Amino acid sequence: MNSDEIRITFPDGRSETVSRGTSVQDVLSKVKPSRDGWIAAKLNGRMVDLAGKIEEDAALEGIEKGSEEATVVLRHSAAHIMAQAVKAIFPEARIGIGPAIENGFYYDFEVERPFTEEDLEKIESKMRDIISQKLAFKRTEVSREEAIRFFAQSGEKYKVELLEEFTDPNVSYYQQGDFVDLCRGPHIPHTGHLKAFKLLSVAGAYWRGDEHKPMLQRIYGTAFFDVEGLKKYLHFLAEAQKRDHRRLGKELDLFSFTDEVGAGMVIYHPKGALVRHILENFEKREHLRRGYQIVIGPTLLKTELWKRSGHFDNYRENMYFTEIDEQSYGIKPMNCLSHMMIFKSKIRSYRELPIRYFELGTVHRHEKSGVLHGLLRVRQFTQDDAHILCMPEQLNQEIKNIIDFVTEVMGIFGFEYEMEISTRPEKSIGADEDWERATSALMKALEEKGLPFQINEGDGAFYGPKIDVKLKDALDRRWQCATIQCDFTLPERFDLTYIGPDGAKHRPVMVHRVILGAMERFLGVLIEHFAGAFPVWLAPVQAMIVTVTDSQLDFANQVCRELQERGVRAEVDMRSEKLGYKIRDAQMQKIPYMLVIGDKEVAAGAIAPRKRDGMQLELMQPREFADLIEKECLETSRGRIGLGI
RNA sequence: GCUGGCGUAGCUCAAUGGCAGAGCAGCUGAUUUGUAAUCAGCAGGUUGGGGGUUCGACUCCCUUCGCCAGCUCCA
Repeated sequence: MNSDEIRITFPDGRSETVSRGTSVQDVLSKVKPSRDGWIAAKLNGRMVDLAGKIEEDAALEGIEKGSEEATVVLRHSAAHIMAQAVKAIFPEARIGIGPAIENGFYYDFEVERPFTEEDLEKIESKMRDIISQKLAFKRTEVSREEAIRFFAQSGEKYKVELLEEFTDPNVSYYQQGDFVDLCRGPHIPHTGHLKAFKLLSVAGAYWRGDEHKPMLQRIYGTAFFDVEGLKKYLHFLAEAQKRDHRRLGKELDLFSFTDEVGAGMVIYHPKGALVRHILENFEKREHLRRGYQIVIGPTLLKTELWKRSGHFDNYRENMYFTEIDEQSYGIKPMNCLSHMMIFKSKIRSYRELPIRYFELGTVHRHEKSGVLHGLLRVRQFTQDDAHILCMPEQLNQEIKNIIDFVTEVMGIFGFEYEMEISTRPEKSIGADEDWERATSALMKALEEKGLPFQINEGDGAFYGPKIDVKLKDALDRRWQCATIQCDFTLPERFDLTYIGPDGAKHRPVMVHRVILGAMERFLGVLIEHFAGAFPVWLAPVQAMIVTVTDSQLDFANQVCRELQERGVRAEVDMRSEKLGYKIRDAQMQKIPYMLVIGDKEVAAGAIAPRKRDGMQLELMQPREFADLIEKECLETSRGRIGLGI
């Protein structure tokens, strides 16, 4: 091998010798033909353009059109193309940043007036124009100083600000047509690769996510290599809209909000309240089975106490305060204080530990008005909250127990989930070594359970680090529900102690944790997950009795009473409508079973069940139907709940 | 909280400065019907609240409450 040759190694272990300075494109197309075509590549693990030259021995992996990584590259390029279009139409616009994100891309601009729907159409059409020109993305490396000069000269102050914080002496920029953007790359070879895209929305976004910095206008869009992919994604969005719990909550008459009551305050209608009761009863049983003790604390606690806990200093802006007999009280945003008071109410022995207090605790938090969102973000909500007080050496086992608890419960509802560990935030209390101890306790528990997790730096609670569990719903969106938080601080502040085997006082460790999180949020996620079609054990109405004519109503009522007696949640549709009409109605209410009664059924003293998926069951006695429902409830709730709530 | 958009009958939506409307739901009557919508009639409104401009405001302006998208923040 002479000095002008270099060796390229491929992921399958093969290798090739090529001359120094050969482009990525040439190497790839020569030795590894791709079915769909190459978009970019990874050179020694680093993403590069196809046009890049290879100067030394390297490992090379092609990124093929259609792969996830190629789509990220495409979307990033789409953001550049959009920015080019915006600059062409609004030359005075200043560009911020424009990355690819999950499902699409965005780009931020500083403009005189916000973009309108019509602007988006104009921008889209300009983008199509740019795409048809098949402009190459050209990469240029320059010194940082030169880049600063260049962007300062073209008035791109946001790019200059970014550059000034860079530490690398060299940076790269990309140019397609007359548009130049500071960018690491890589990009698609030319604009013609963008076959399918759509601009979706405009919204304000703070520069660099900082609410003290100016607000730019952000345009969101999505992009695909083919029209099929775009269509599928738009269909997915439409599907998500149909499952929106706010829409279903109204349609299924589960809950409502009204400005007369106030923002972020849920009003549960009978059916929604029933579902919540089922969930809560389920939870009480699950907690008792696992050695938790159910407790109830007050809603108002003296402000003095919130000062001692640190909530007043660290959480005040989220709390509501009131005054009683010239005494200041805070409405609880968390349940931990009264749980600690219960612990403190007498001398505790190490033999009692771990103590696990569970409360379906209703809390109030003053969330900023702009963040409220249906059931998923409210100002009054009920947590399935527990505080575990244990000896330090019991901590690991307790955390593992909670992880098992979460795993089991999520399995029952059919959720998949991801775990994250959040570390110490800026605004927090406690000693560094305690934070470290708690954080490693959480990590160790997850590792021992063999569960993968991500680290979320600086995202912990003010009193301790936490494990967050993000649920994935049927549409693959993430929702934070369960959380497990370690706390060495509050036991200290409240001087919680137990008497150890040595007869001396010791400090317990506290774990704050929720399983479903907030009943409100969990219900919202459940509604979207099941698209409103709850499994039988959770359905507020399990069976709607529908008669062919009014003459079977007496028998229908008799059947209904018999089923209710057994604990089946049954109702009779008394309206003198045609059978098809009543079936349709029950169907749209997503009621699991419709029990049809005509003359035939009356004669046989039976009912003809129809499932909501349209499946017709054999004629059966009401008693047999109750058995069937009971069996189905037990099966779908993994033996937890049969008939009744 | 911030930026932008929005608020009309129970629900979904019309009416761009000149008589507030439709479909569905509701009620009444007729129909008595076999697995996703029977027909007819009736009723339904301080156009989110308050203030202003105007001969005249659902429509324009101010203010307030609420909703939506996103940002920031979070169970």
